[in-house]
Amino acid sequence: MKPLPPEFYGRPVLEVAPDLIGCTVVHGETAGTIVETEAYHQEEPACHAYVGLTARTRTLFGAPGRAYVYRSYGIHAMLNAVCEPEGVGAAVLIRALAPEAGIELMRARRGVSDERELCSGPGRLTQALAIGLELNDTPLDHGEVVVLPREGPVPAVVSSVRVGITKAAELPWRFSAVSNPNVSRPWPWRTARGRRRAPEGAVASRSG
DNA sequence: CATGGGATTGACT
DNA sequence: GTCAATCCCATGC
Repeated sequence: MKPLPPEFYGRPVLEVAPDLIGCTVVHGETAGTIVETEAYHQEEPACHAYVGLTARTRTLFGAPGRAYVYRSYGIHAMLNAVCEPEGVGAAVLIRALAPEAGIELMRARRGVSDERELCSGPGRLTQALAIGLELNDTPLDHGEVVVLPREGPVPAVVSSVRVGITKAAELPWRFSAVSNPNVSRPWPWRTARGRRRAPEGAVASRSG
C-alpha cells in the first residue's frame, strides 16, 4: 500500500481532517488507524500559525504532507499533518488511533494494558508509537512516519468542537469515528454538540 | 533576559 | 470534580 501523497494534504484542511479518519499511521513496528482528528488554520487564533511565520511555525507554513510535531504542556508530543499549499499555515492534529500493529510494544511504552488506553489521545498515541520532536518536518509519504490510505469502507464520522482550547472554541473542527472506543474523551456522538456527517462528500459544517 | 501560557495526562478529593 | 508536572516559545521589558 502506497502512502498518501503530498497532494492529499495540499487541500483545504477542513476536507483533509475528516478524510484522514480510517487512514493508518505507521512508525516502525507500530501502527494504528486514525479515529479522531482536529483541523487548525492560520486564520483562527487556536492555530499556532495564527501569529505568523516564526521559528516554531516554520513547518506549518511549509510544504503539505509533512509532520508538524511539537511539545505540549512541556510533556507530550503532538503529531500533526501539515495541510494546504506551501505558504498557508494549517495542519490536522492526529488525536487518536485504533491500535493495529505492535500492540505489545505499545503496552510496554505506555505502561498500561487496556488496548483502549494505548492511543486514545494525542499525547498517548505519540508515546505508543514513539513519535518524538525529532520527527518534526519529516515527510509523511517517504519518511520514518508514514500515513497509508483507507482500505475498507468510508467510516461514519461525527464533527464536534475541538478539545482543550480557549480561543475559537466554538468551531466544530473535531472529527471522530462514530462509536469507536479509541476516540478520546469527551465522546461527541451522544452530545448536543456532536453533528453527524454524511459518510461521503460534504465538507464539514463551519457554523456548528 | 524574564515571564506566562498552553492543541494533555494521570493522580487524587 | 481539581490540580500539578514540565518545557518550548512568543511576547514584552
